[in-house]
Amino acid sequence: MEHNSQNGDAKERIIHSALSLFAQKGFDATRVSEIAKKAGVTKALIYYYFTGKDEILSHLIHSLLEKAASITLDFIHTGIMRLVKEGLPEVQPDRLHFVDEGGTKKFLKSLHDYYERVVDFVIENRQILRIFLAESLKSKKGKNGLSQLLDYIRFGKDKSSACGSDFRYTDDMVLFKLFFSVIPLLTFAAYFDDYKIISSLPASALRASFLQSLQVITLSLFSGRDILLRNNAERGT
Amino acid sequence: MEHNSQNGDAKERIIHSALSLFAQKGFDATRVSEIAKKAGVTKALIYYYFTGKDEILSHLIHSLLEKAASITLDFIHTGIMRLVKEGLPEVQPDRLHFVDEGGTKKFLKSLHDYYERVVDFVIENRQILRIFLAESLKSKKGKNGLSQLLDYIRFGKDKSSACGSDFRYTDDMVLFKLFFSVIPLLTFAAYFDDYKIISSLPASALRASFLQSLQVITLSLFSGRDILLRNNAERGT
Amino acid sequence: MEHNSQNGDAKERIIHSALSLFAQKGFDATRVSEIAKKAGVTKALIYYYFTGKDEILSHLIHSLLEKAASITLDFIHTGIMRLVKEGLPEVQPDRLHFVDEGGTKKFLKSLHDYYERVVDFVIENRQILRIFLAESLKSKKGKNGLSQLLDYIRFGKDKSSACGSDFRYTDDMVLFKLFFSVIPLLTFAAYFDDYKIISSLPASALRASFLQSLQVITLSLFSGRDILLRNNAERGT
Amino acid sequence: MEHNSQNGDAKERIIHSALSLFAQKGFDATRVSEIAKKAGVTKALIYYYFTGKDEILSHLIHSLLEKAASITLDFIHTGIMRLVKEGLPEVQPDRLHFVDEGGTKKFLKSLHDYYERVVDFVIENRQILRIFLAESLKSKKGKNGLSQLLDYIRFGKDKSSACGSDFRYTDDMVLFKLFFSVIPLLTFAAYFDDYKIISSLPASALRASFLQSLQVITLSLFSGRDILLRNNAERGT
DNA sequence: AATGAATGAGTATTCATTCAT
DNA sequence: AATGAATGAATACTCATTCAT
Repeated sequence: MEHNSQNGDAKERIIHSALSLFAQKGFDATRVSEIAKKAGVTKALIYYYFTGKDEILSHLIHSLLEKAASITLDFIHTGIMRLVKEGLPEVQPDRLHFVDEGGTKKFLKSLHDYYERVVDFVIENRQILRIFLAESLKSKKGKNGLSQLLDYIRFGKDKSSACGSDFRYTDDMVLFKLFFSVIPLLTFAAYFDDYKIISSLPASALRASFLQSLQVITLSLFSGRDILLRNNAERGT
Repeated sequence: MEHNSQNGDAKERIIHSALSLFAQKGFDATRVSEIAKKAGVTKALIYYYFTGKDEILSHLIHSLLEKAASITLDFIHTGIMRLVKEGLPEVQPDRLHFVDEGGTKKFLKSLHDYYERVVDFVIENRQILRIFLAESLKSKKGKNGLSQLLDYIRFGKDKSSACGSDFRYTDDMVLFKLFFSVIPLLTFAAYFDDYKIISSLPASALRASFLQSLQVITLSLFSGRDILLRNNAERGT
Repeated sequence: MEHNSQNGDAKERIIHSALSLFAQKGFDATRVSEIAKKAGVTKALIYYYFTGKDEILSHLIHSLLEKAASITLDFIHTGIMRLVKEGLPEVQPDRLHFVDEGGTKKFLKSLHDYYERVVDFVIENRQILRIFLAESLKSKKGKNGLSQLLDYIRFGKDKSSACGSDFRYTDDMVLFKLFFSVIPLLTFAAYFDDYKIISSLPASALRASFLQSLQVITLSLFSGRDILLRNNAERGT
Repeated sequence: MEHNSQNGDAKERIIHSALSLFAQKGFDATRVSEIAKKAGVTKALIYYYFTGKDEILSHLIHSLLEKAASITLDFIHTGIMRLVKEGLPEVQPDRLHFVDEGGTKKFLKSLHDYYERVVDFVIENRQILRIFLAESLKSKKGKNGLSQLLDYIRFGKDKSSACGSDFRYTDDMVLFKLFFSVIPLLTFAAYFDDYKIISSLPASALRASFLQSLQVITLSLFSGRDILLRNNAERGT
């Protein structure tokens, strides 16, 4: 009943209503009629703009992935590539080697900026992410969310963006990044509101705390002035 | 149609069928009739044993928690305590300090054994975990899965075991453990089958790779002979 | 999608699209949106030209009847009458009697020409006829197609043309003409395209074959030089 | 609302209700809820017994065809085959030749009995036939009613019933039988009730009149003591 | 312990139709 | 003449659940 009424055009209202309902009760449990009511439109109009409930979800996820891609690409270009061109890190088969302390610092700064942007992005889009995660847990045949995530990890979705160097992550590294960077990031966003309530901490504190954790993880990949691209921790220590 | 037929009694077959279907398609999307068909029983019999679909889910989650009790998820408490009693690590306000190399080694060995047990446990129970995760993403009012997880982290399962020492994790540390240990662990299990297919790696390789990643994370908390209980990475580096 | 596009004005395109769709899938099963798509116009335009789907159907049936007027379906009246006036067949209460062979021949020739015209007419208008037949099978209250057909048989289209002679077909004869001449004719047209495909025969062969069958039927009413107007086959043989 | 209520089991009531509604208003225009109401059951029960509205129709038509097949087969075996075995008609490539008047009489008697049974059958099943005809006019892709009819004509559905002699109808003869025997028969039944009202004749009179017309058609295939299996009327007379 | 029959309350989706522009 | 947006009223179909046996 929260008619944003004549506020914004109908299609937008449908999308936003669907988003918040999906995130709140889950995709399956959300009724088309609820979306309609919340958007202040008739059910029929929903079917005028979308072929069905599924298509609303696709639309939501699609536009999320597009936004995400642009952030990542931006970092790769303005962050890493710029530094590489300046010759600061040497690209070696299994690592980036920084010739001096300054390079390391600069890189870490750039990385931290990127992390901040990413964390802000996922917090902002936590609703869709929650849906995305929930849906990825339902293994319908074919591409489920997981494989989309992996595509992202192995060079940001757009394969044509083969940014100069052509190193490939090892299987170990992919798994590490998936379960100890990407998934934490997504679940952090997905559970953000719940966690805030349970922990009684303010949003800003959560954000800072999570960012710091990300730093720890990043530093764990550092070895002196090298940043490992392969996971070399001696196995079975 | 995979009637395990007269193999095992009906109730068990119902539970197993529900388990695998919930894990596969999600709770909402699983039809009681599907469970019945897969279990080789009639729908009515399901209602003879359970009050409804919800009760099957409760039963599943319940049995997960019971199984969890069989493994010491609160190793940190019991494992560490044992060592502490032996006087190996000194408990300091913000860290465990190992007096010698031997202590460190012993501790790490002990930790690694624990990790192996935990990873095997979650892999074994990956189906229920998948359901658990999926359901925790639906914020129905009241206790969702997340707060249960936090309880585990903060106190170990058994609250009464607040034995002896009274250190409390910092908020930072709780968040870190949740999003960079527990969640990775659970999602690793939940996505295990999917990931195996997508990555084309054998189960054993995934297991080893994940265990190694856990080690990396653990080591990142080490600082010489100390294991930090608070996340001290200089903020805002 | 077969936009005849700017080819012909919109109204015509709507009519033609509706015609072919009604004939193909039936009136009920044809969606206004399908007509619009096929005609290359918007749904709204259809409502600009017609008050609704029903009116398109009325228009179609109406135009069938108008076309029918262009051919002398009441040949029996006009054709025969002409010959009668020439004194060729003697009109007797229950039959036409031909005084000589020449009259018979002339009559048969005339009849065959008529049949050809009629068959060509129905083939040409097979789509509307198909719709007409299909609709006549739905017994909505009131005049359905059947009574219109009977009117044709009994009086020729134009009731006022009850010219001169006043013979009336017997009930037997009306039934015979309906089910063994008119209906075969209409169904032949209605099923023409289907039958062509199923039988793998060319259109011309079907036409010839059907015309020949009509001849057989006609001859069956002949008895020497008489053409029976009543069905005299000794009953209950 | 005509609950035959506890009269007969539910499935039968559903079938009968559907039958009469389909025949009355057409398949498309009949609502599942109407069937349910008329049968005195809930909609859901209809879906318990049938997969959908379509399946009810299939069931109806299927059982009609089965009944029809048994009548035809019966005639072929007890009627024709018996006479052939008695040697009465000689089977020739393009005709049956009767050696004497007695044979002809006997055959005609047998044929007339068959016609009576068939006509009674179609009148009795006029409702389903009406549906069948109406549906056959909608050319959905694949087997429509027409091809089923043709299969019947070319040796009664069951091809394995290759009753001794192996003559094949000519294309002309098939077309003739379809449009001047089978279709008249079916439409006669389909329009029976309407026609009775319009013509104001009693059912018995219609039946007799139609039977007589069938006789006329049959006789038109006779040529002295031969019954033609091919249509030999000299073309283009 | 087990089931076939039965149902109430949805639920997504459709579609002819309208209307402001 | 033409249309994109919008809708009310259906409608086929679903599904968790019940119950008599």
